[in-house]
Amino acid sequence: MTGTFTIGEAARDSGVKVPTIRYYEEIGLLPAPPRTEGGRRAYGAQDLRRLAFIRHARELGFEIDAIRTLLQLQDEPDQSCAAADAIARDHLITVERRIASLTALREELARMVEGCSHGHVASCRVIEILADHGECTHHEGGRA
Amino acid sequence: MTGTFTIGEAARDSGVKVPTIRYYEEIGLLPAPPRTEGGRRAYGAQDLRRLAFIRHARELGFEIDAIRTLLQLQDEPDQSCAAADAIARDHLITVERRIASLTALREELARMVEGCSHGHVASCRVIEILADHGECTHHEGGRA
DNA sequence: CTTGCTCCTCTAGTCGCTAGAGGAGCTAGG
DNA sequence: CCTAGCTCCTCTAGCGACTAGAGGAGCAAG
Repeated sequence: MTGTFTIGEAARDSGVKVPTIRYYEEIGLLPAPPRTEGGRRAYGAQDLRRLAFIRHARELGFEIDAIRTLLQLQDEPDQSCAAADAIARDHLITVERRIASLTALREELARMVEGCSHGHVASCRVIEILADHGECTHHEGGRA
Repeated sequence: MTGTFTIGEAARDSGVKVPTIRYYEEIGLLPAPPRTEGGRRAYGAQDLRRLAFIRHARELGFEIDAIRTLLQLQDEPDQSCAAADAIARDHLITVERRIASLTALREELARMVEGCSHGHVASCRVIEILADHGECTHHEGGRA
């Protein structure tokens, strides 16, 4: 049995790119694995699982710091999962706010491109709305 | 008549922060204004309008490069507005994709927090779904 | 004339990577 | 045994769009 994997294998398995794996090690998100005689990283099955966890969480838009906490929680199964729950809830709220903000934006952009008569810039609705905030229904949106 | 404004006044008027205005000058988005004897930037009404345009476009999520193009277009009112239209349309598509992706994400997160029984980490749905991609309905989403 | 605000420039940091240089190991074929 | 070509190593620098802070100078009011 080999039992170990190169960084390339880990990358293929997890879908996380090789430099990104090294980066995760650097910032302490993934433990530094043992090395072969030649100095190459030798990952175990546990590491692959951790990487998959990280990748999945990143796909769902969790920030590195949140993932750090979630990983710590995962390592202590007897703890209350209130913290994990809170992180997920928090993120859900963030996502919902972002959707709301983007939806308002979509309306604004749709109004812009619909109003554009495809003539000259002087009478272009797109430019007009951008130039004059008063023309627009979008006010005080959060970050898109 | 003064006719000119300090960077602080420009910031208050436009809602763009002082260092950000200087940054816009540095990257060539806003022309470098004349200076007073004491070396301070003296903006004119035209600059304030340009800043407002930039701010509004940023709020709508346009990238700096797109704004650069839009500003050039604004400066030549006789040109066809096809380019401005294309930029806005492009951005609308981006926003729509982002909304779709975030909506899928919201479902996933909602499932996570609803499934969580608020017990121990060992049986936490949040951690579980993160650990096992197979458990999840989210596949191949674009960047959130 | 001093206090305190704003302004100036400059450098470095943020986040989450990504790209590239320059070199070493490892494996297969000739 | 040698070489070709792959992967791996470390290191530094770059991305976008700012943000933060140091250290200093101008400027207006009391």
